[in-house]
Amino acid sequence: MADHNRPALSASAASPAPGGIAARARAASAPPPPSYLDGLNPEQRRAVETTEGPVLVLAGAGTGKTRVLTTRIAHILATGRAWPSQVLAVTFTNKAAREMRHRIGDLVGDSVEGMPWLGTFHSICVKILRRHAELVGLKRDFTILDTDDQIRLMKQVIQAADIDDKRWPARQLAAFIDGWKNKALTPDKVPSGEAYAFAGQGDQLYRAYQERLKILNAADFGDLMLETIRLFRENPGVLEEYHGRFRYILVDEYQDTNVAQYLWLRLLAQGPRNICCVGDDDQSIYGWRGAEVDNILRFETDFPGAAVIRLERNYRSTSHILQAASHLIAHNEGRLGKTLHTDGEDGEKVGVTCSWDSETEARVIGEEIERLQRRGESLDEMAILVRASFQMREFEDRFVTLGLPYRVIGGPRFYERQEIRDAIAYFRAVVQPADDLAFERIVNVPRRGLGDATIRVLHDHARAQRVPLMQAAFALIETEELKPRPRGGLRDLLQTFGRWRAQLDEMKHTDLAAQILEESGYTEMWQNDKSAEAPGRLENLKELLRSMEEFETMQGFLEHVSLVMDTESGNDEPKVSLMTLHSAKGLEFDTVFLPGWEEGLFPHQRALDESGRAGLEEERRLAYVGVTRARRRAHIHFATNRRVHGLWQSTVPSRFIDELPEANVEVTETGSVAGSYGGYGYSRFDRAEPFGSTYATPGWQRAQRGRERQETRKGGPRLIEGEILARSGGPNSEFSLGERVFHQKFGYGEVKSIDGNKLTVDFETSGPKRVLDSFIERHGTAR
DNA sequence: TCAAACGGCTTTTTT
DNA sequence: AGCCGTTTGA
Repeated sequence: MADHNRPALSASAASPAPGGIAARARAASAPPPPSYLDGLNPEQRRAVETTEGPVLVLAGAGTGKTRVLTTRIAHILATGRAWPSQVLAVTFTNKAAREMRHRIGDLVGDSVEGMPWLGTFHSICVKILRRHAELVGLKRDFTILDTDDQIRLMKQVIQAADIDDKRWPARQLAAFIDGWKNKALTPDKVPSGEAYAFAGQGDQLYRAYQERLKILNAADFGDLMLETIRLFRENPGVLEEYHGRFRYILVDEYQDTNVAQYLWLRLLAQGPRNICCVGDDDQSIYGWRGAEVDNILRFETDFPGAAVIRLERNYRSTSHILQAASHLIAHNEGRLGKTLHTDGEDGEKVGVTCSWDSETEARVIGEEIERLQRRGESLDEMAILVRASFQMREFEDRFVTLGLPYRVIGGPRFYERQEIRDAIAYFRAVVQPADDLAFERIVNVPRRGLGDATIRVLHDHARAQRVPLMQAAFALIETEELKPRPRGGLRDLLQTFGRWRAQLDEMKHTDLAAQILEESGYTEMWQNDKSAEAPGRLENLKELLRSMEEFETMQGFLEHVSLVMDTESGNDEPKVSLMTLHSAKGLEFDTVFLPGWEEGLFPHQRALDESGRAGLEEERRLAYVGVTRARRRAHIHFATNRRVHGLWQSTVPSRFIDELPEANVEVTETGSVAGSYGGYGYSRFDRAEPFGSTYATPGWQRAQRGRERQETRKGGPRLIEGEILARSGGPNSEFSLGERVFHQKFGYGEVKSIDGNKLTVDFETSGPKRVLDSFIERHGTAR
C-alpha cells in the first residue's frame, strides 16, 4: 500500500528475499519444512526456532532484525504454539508496530488481524489499564495527557505551591518527573538527593501533580507504564491472568527500553518465560531520555539460561561502508561486541569531504545529489542525516533554490499544531466533561470575554469544591459573583456544550465535529484571521475532519489521537529525505550524506558536558547508526566555519572522522576551499587557528593534532570534551571601536561595536556582521 | 483587549 | 540571530 510508494521508509530489507514469501507461506500450510524459513541464515533461523525460554537476539545494523521478529511470530502461529491473541509483541513507535503488522500479514495472511497485542508499550498499557482502571484509582474513560497538557498542568501545580514559575519553569519540572517515571520512581521513592531538586520541593510537586491527575481522571505517558506496573504488583490475580494470556512475548529495539518498561516486561515474563528481545547495543541512542543500555547488557543475568543469538551477517551495506562503521564503533567500550560481515562487494569508499563553510557544504551536497540524479538514481534513495535540526535549514534553502524536491521527516507533527489541538480540545471537553485542561484551552478561544479574571474565579471554585471546571462553572453562573458580561458568555458556552453533548449519540461523530467547530465560532475565527497561516490552518481542520471518518466514534478517534501522534502523509514524486540522525534509525537508503561532522556539533558539546564518556559513546553510536543507514554510498562532510547562534565560528573536524579506517575512506576537498580563497586554502585557514601554527597535513588529520594539543593544554576532566575552537578574548576585547580589522571569511572591515568578546564589524564586501573577536585580526598584524 | 517590547533559551524525540 | 512566551503599556 502506501509503503510501496516510499521504500525509503521501510525498515531493513533483510536477506535476499525472493518475492512471494507470503504466497509460499500460505501455500505451505501443510507439511514441513515451512517455506517461511527459506532464505534465513542459520543464526536467523535459530532465532526464529528457539521459541521456548528467554532469548536475546543481538541484531547488528542491517542483519534482518525485523525479518527475524516477524518470521518468529509467523512460526509460533504456524506451528500452533499459540493463538494470535496469545502473542504479545511490543514496539516503541507506532510506525514500527504498523510495519510489523504489515510484514506479519505478508507471512501469515489474515491472522494478523487477530493479534490484538501487537503495539507500542503505551498502547498495550492503555488497553490493559482501561479494563482495570478502578484498581489504580482511575475511571475507565480516563484521559491521556500529552506533553503539552502535562506541562500546563505542572505549571498550575507550581503556581499553586506559590513557587515562581519563572525561576522554576514547568518544563524543567516535567523533565524531572519524566526522568523519575522513566526509572519507575513513585513520589515516595524519589531518592532524597533528587527530591530536593526544583526549589527543594521536587518530590512534593511530583506528588501534587499525581494527585491532580487523579482528580482529572487522567494519566500522562509515564503513568501508562507506571500504573500498569502498580496494577500488576498490587493485584497478583490480574497479573496471573495476563501470564495465562501472553504465552510468547517479543520485544523490538530492546536497547531503548527504560527501567519502567524493563520492570513491566519482567513482571509479564515471570509467567511463561518465553520472552524474546531483539536489539543492538550499538544502536542505543536514546539514553538521554531514559533508555538504559544496561537492560540489554544485563539480559543474561536477568533471565538465567537465556539463549543469546548474534546476527552478524549484514545484508545492507557494501564492504567499505560496513568496515568503516565497524571500525568506528569499535572505539566504544562496554559493548557486547559483534563483528559484522558481508558477502557483498567492496563498493565505493566512504567519502570524507571538507568544505570551507556550511553553505558550501550544502552546495556541494546539492551538486552531488543532482549528479547522482542525472545518473538515474532516485531521490527517494538519498538522505541527508543531520545531528541537530537547525542544520536542516541550510539544506532546505539550497534545495529550494535548486528546485530539488525534498521531504523533511520528523518535523512538527500534525496533531501538535495549534488549530488541531484546539479543535481536539473542543471534542475532548464534549466527550469528557471533567477534562479541565481541554476546557481551559478553549474556554476563551475564540474570545468570549472570558479572560484571566473569570478563569481565576472559576479555578477557585473548582478547587474549593474539588470538582471539574465545567461543573464549577454551572454552579457559578447561578450566582452573582461574575460580572454580567462574562457570566452571559459562560452561560452561553455551557449551554452550547450541553447541546453538543446531547447530540453525541444522536449524530454521526464527523458531522457533530463539524458542527462544533462551526457553532463555537472556531472556524470563523480563522476565516477572519488575515495572517498568512490562516488558510493552511483551515485546510488542516478539514483534514482533521476527514481523518475522523476512519473511526467509528468520537471516543475512538480521541483515543487514537492521544496515542498516535503521527499521520501517514501522502507521497507523490521522488524526494530527497532530510532528517536528524535520531529519526533515521531503522531506515536505509542507497546514498546517505552525513554533514556537520565537527567537534562540538557532532559529537555534540552538550552530550559531552552532561554525560561525559557515556555521552561521547552515545554520540559515537549515533555516528554508527548514520553510516550504517547507507547501502551503497556514504558521504561524510565537515565545514571549517559554521555559524552558531548567529556568530561565525571556526570548527575542528569531528574526532569520529579520525576514527574511520583509512583503507575504507576517500578524502576529497571541495574546490572552493582551495579555489576561491586563494592559494592552497589551508594557509588562510591556519591563520584562524588560535595557536598560530601551520599545518601541512590534510585537514581532517590535522584536526586530531589540534585536539590533542587542546587536551594537553587543558588536561584534567575535560580531556574527552572536544570543543569548538572558538577562543574568545575574554570580557575586555583587545579591539577598539573604529579599528580596521581582517576576518577569515569576510575580509577587511571596521569595528562598529564591542559586546564583550562579540564584535560587530562592518565589512567592506559583505556589510555588518557579528563575529567573535578571536577570529579577527588587527589589520596587518599577525597575532 | 490587543500589540509592541522584552527576556531567556537554543540536541537528539516517542508515547 | 531568531523564536517563543510573558510582560507592559495604550
